[in-house]
Amino acid sequence: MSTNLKLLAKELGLSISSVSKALRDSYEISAETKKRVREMADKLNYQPNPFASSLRRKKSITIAVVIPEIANNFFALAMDGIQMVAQQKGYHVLTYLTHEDHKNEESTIQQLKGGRVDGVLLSLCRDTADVKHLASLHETGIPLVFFDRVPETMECPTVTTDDYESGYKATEHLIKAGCKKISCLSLSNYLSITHKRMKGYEDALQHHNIKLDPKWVLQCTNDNATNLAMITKMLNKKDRPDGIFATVEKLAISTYYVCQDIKLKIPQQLKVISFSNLRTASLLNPSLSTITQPAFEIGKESAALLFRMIEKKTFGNRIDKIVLKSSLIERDSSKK
Amino acid sequence: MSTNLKLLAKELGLSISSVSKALRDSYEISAETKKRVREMADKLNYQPNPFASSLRRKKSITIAVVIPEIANNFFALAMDGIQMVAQQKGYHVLTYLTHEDHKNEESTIQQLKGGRVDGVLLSLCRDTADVKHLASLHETGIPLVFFDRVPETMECPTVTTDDYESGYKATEHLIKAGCKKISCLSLSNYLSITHKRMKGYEDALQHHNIKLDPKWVLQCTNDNATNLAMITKMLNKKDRPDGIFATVEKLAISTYYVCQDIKLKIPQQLKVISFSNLRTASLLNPSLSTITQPAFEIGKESAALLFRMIEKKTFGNRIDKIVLKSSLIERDSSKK
DNA sequence: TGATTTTACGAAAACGTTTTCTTTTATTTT
DNA sequence: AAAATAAAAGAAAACGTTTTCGTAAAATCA
Repeated sequence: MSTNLKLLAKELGLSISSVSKALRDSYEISAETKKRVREMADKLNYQPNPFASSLRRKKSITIAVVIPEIANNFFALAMDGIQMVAQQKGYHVLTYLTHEDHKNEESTIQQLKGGRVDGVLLSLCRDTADVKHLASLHETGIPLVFFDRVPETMECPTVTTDDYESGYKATEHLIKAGCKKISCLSLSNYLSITHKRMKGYEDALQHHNIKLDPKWVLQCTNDNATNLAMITKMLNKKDRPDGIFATVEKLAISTYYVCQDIKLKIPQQLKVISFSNLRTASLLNPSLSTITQPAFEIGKESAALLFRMIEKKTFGNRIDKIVLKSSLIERDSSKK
Repeated sequence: MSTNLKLLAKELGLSISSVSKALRDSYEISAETKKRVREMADKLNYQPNPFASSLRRKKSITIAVVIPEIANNFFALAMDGIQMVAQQKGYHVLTYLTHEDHKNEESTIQQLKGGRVDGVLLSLCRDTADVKHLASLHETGIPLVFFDRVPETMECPTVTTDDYESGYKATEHLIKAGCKKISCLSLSNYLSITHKRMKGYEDALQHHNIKLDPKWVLQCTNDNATNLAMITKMLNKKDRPDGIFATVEKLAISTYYVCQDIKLKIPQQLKVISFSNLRTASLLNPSLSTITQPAFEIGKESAALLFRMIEKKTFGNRIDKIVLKSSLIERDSSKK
């Protein structure tokens, strides 16, 4: 079949071990032999078998990225950052999409316990309530770093953003723009990012003496049509909010669609601000005020942290919690 | 370390081979033994070592996806489709980003020759001029399917869209909206998609007796700032186009930014239509007329084709060329 | 010169599966 | 009951590396 060490050794009149050592630039092999070996390897287009190598060395040179979805600006950017670091380190990247279903998350994690990868980067799905599967992966000793959507009940390395502060600032921004009845659109009641963003929302309201009305906290689903219906229902009422804080991008987009549909004017009748990594935020009608997370950097930092854990396991008693800052960008959708 | 067949066999008082067969549900093993084995495997949380398995079976249960970028609506959607099929087939997916640099493409392909994957899905980078590396991968016998950005000079299975027709229709659409001086923004002069889309543009002009003016065919680069400058320069001239056909999404976005910057009104002063998978196309100011490729389906079809090739190598003498249809969606940016 | 170290290479075991080929035991047939 | 067959399990080789250990020959030392 394809050329392997055995064939190479035969061609060169050397032993398999010597050829292997020569290719790995071992000090045990003379310079001229190394040269001969390398030339023959090139000539025969030798590529080492990664499985044999991984089996023997107990190293896969591969990491896994487990995320809810990829057709999502935030995750695509984070992925970009991860890939950059991985490529630089010479690692391969396996991607798994959970599509917000914890069943997929669990089975993926189960698979990864087999040792297919040297480390795992993960962002939880919206319906992950318990983290037994993750704790169990952690126990196998495979380095695991969470980013953005991290578990609340587990001691683990994480890379996140200042979600509480961002939620607070976003809400305060709406208040200062004159909103009195501010709705919060949330993705999940399991995720810590939602909890934190909403806590910021609640605290901002309280500090500005606005009573939180539970009817304006919308628990959205994973189904777009349902979300549109929920938002439409809320905005069609006489007593409707005058501001919306969307904790994730897609809910802001849904809001825009609803407003287009029911002819509600942003920002005159409804002000909107949202977490978002839309590159077209400033081209929307009206341009969308956003809290923008440094998604690419989150990816980079997460991967860098993971590699630190992979490379020096000894320092593993320390648990890193990296927090990056998001930025609030005021645009027309929240104009006074 | 982790539990393997040896340990399992010892615990069960069986041989390694019997345990292996039991887990693979071989007819050589009795039903009750199988049950015992499975229970013990569960109890000890056994996960087969994928490298040992791949080494022995010469199967990686893994495919590679090589794409220019992931922070791109088209590729993210295609990836989603690919992942869906792969997951369904029980395959793992390795992702490689070339960032539009053929050096990366080449080194990635070189790596993949080692047999790390059972098949490759690839979309060329904009500067891939020659395809030696791809032909060479093809020769190793690893199934290879191209999607969207496919090579022109190589016989190979492809999944594409009706790029010529789309280019023609987009241009004709602008003509019918009253445009006389239509510019075409192109990404690369190596890619067949660009050639086809531009050929459609050229033919549409010709059929409507509009002479093609080369100064309105803009060869854009991979650098955003440069593109902005080029577009700005063109649109700032006295003699500027009254319509723009962008062959890729990002160039339409750049156009919007330029128009916002130099206060050129779309569609009154400039009509725009673009290839795009933006979910916010209809929320832009003004809403963007698009040719939308079925990106998710392209991913699905490509993966399905690849798996057909992986599964029955014998039928490999036939070369599939799948062509899907894009749809032209008229919105305000090209209104009369 | 003889003893010691260094240099360069080879032999062989190991990594954890899968699979072919035997072998043992149980069952059926004559 | 002996012979033939079927069922169930085990032994061992193979997949292609890496790495430890061993050993010639060459170089250095006393």
